[in-house]
Order: sequence, then C-alpha cells, then structure tokens
Amino acid sequence: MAINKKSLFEDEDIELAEFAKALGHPARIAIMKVLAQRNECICGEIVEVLPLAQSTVSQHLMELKKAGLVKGTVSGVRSCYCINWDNFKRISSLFGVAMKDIHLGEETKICCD
Amino acid sequence: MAINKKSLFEDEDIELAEFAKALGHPARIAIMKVLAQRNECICGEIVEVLPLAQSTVSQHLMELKKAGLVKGTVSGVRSCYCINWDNFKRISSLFGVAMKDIHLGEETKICCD
DNA sequence: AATATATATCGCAAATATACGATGAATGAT
DNA sequence: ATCATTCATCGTATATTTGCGATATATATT
Repeated sequence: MAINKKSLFEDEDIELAEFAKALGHPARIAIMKVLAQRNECICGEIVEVLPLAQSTVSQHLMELKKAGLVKGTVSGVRSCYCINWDNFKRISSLFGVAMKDIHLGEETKICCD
Repeated sequence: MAINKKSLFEDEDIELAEFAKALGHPARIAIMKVLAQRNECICGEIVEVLPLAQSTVSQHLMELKKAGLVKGTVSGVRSCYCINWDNFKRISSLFGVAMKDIHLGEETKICCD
C-alpha cells in the first residue's frame, strides 16, 4: 500500500527532493533551458521544440509551476511562462550546498572496491 | 499510452534528468547524506535511520546504484554501501554547471508579473 | 549440522507519472 | 457574429514508483 511516507522525512530533504523530482524528466530539463535562453517569455514555442504533444508539454509546465520553478501569466490568446527566479535561485542554491556537503565526505574514504 | 519518449531528448538532458530523478525522493537524499557523513561504509544502519521498512530501503539503494551514485559490496553477512565518488562528482558537477547556465539567463528578464 | 542474522528479492496493492487525443474556454482576426 | 488560434483541462491507457510483508539466500555462530 503506497502510503505517502514523505512527511516523515526532514523538511530540507523533502524540499531538495521536490526540486530534484521536478527536474527528473528530460522534457522539464529542456523546458528550463529554453526558458532561460530566450530573452522574452515563451508560450507555445516550447511545444515546437519538444518531441511531445501540446497537452503533454502543458502538463510538464504545470509540474514545474507546482514546484515553484516556473511562473506563468496569460497574455491574450497566449500563455507566457518564465522562470521563477527568486525560487529557482533559492532552491538551486540550497541543492548546490547539499551536494557540496555530500562531497565533503569524500576525504578518507577508500571502500567498496 | 505512456510510451517512453525519453530517447528523443538530448543525451545531456537525459543524463541530468536521471541524476535529478535519482535524488527525487527524500529517502534517497537522506541516504546520500548518511553515506557521506559516516567514515565507514554503511549497511543496515541506514534502515535504522529511515522511517521505512528494510525492503523499501533496499529498493531505494538499488535505485541509487542503478543511477551510478552509489556502489555496494558484500562483506560477510552484511552489505556495504558507499558513494560512487567518480560518478557522483562528474554528474553533480555537470548538473551544477547546467543550473549555472540556466541562471545566466536571468539578466534582462522582467516578465510574468 | 542447526540456528541466527543481514540483506536481497518476490509478489502484491495502491499511488503517481507519462502520454495522447478530444474537448472546452478565451481571445484575436475577418 | 463567425471563425481561427492558443492553450488548459478532461478522460483514458499504460508505465513506473512506492511501500510492505513474506520468503529466499548467504554467511556467521553455536
């Protein structure tokens, strides 16, 4: 019974995992890259770049939004998405620090060989 | 029909996503932290630290192994797990660079407000 | 040899994710 | 007012993930 046990973990671990999970699909990595590269907000151009149906891209965008990495507004017929920089900077930095902390454990380790 | 379309993405995006996905669960974040902190390889001590059944922890370890972030050897009755530093350093660095690249896109952006 | 211990694996159930086409809602163009 | 365009959402099918208990396996211990 796949009960959600995630609330039993530390808040930081949950937050880090949510960030990682949001980026845990190549489509969403690609979307973030596209959003970062273009100088204006993007709409359905993302759909053209990705090898996925429009509805599927929409779902991926929703997930990135839910994770706080992206925000979107409607401008006429189109929807305008862009990176939620405040959140992205905060969480990606947190993640980077966590990775660096893990890395600090390397030192004296010679094991599992 | 959930066909696997992942092979249609760029290799780098796939690799980054696999790394992120592997860390996309608080249990696996916690495991990596524990492995990094201890000075010897850990076995079932991980089970004691996590709020999950032994079999579930074993599965999470398998996933980290499959993603190349962890390696394990058998030593007697116990299993010894530790971080696969070569791989971890390479992929986490790749991921860090990708995040930094995304970050470079911030500049002139004032949108979606 | 018999028993205990540690861990992996199997089998299962439920939840979540992935993907698409079809449809709906809102806006822009004619 | 009608039609076209853009995007979100719904419904659905399938795949994957998450989780557990039960069982199997391999090594210590007695």
